[in-house]
Amino acid sequence: MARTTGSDGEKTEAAVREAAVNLIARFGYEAMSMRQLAAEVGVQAAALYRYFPTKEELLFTLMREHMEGLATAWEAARPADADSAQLLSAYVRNHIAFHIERRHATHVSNMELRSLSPERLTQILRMRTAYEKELRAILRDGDETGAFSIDDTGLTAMALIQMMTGVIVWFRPGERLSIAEVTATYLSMTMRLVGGKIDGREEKNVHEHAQLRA
Amino acid sequence: MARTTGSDGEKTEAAVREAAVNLIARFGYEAMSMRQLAAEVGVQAAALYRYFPTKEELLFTLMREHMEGLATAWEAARPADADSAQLLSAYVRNHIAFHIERRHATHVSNMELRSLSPERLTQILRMRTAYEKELRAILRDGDETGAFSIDDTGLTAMALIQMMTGVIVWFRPGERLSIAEVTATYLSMTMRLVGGKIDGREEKNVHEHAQLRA
DNA sequence: GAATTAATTGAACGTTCGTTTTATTGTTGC
DNA sequence: GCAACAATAAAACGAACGTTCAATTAATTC
Repeated sequence: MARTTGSDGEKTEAAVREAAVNLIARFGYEAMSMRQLAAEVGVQAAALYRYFPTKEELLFTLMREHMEGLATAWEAARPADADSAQLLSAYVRNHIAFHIERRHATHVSNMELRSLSPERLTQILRMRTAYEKELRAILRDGDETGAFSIDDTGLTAMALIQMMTGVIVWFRPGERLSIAEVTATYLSMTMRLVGGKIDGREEKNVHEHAQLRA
Repeated sequence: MARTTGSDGEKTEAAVREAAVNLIARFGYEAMSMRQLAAEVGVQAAALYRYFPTKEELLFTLMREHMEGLATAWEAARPADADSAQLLSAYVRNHIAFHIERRHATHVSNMELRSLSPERLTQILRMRTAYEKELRAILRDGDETGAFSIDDTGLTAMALIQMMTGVIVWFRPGERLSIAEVTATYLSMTMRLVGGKIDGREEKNVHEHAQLRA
């Protein structure tokens, strides 16, 4: 047999991407076989090669588009005229929302970096670094203007990223906490971490302020 | 050929463990082949099966001993008579020291859980949960006695664990910061996160206090 | 120094892997 | 309705995988 009735390239490619993200997130890139992926899509393994030349290229595509999506989401979410606290707030909100929404893709992008060739690894890491650089800039600005009080902006940025991204490890939709509640608590913790102050009010008010906006 | 001069079972097994931790941390469990591991040790692949019946058993052994080591280290580091701040301080110090010292083993224990059979996965997760439970208890006690001021102890515990364990992602010995400096900053950030207070002094002093002890 | 045990080699087993090739069929444009 | 094209199936490729087995030699025991 050959072409099946109703087959459509675009639909198949989309199905491959989605199945690949789920399988890689669950079993890992090396553990997922092309035959397993094909079976999940409902197709023969050879058909996958019409859309992705190699297995690694498939992985790279998934990661690159995930990182591009993250950058795009932040560009859209970043407020134009905002003080440091508002910027940081927007960054945290966007980061948590994006990562909860794409738990599996995030897992893939974080855990399978070692399966990329050096050049592709560099490319992904460059995108990640650029994204993290935005956070460092926000923290540095806020520290210099007195909105924050930070010991080490580099370390604080890394700690914040790890803390926020860590949400996907334990968060499951529909359990004890809603996304809004989780976001509110993480905003509160973020403001504590950076020693945030607003208009001279003390820290506790910052938390309440952050929670109201979440 | 057969047995080689100077061969010693104990030494070979130790060499296998060490090589396995490094290879799995670098390439991943699935990507590491038994032949690759054997070559690293300087032995034929068949020789590995004298010490570990299967590849998965080898992985499980590495993980279990890592978790046992973590529990043992905390038992030894936990102060007998201490208030909440001191307990938390000891927990953070021990956690960071242990994980920096065993970066590769930590990477393996965190990233390769999905390669374990369900029963073995359960066993490792039980050990991890027990360890994290200690932190939650410290946070809850401190919150109830007023030493800390925490919104959600469960979330704060997870955030702290993610933040601290994340050190191994970027920390490299001999770079910008020493272990002591990193620990001091993380202690400071920890006390901020839990809203730590000592004798009614305000938060900033807690940080300085923590840094002096690091 | 012979017998026993410990440690390892080298070859082989069956399976699965990513990928390629070729043929075949559905779909589309004229 | 016929050519051109798109999308797939089916089979096969060599390589690599985890693992087993028999043979062999070093170390130990008595």
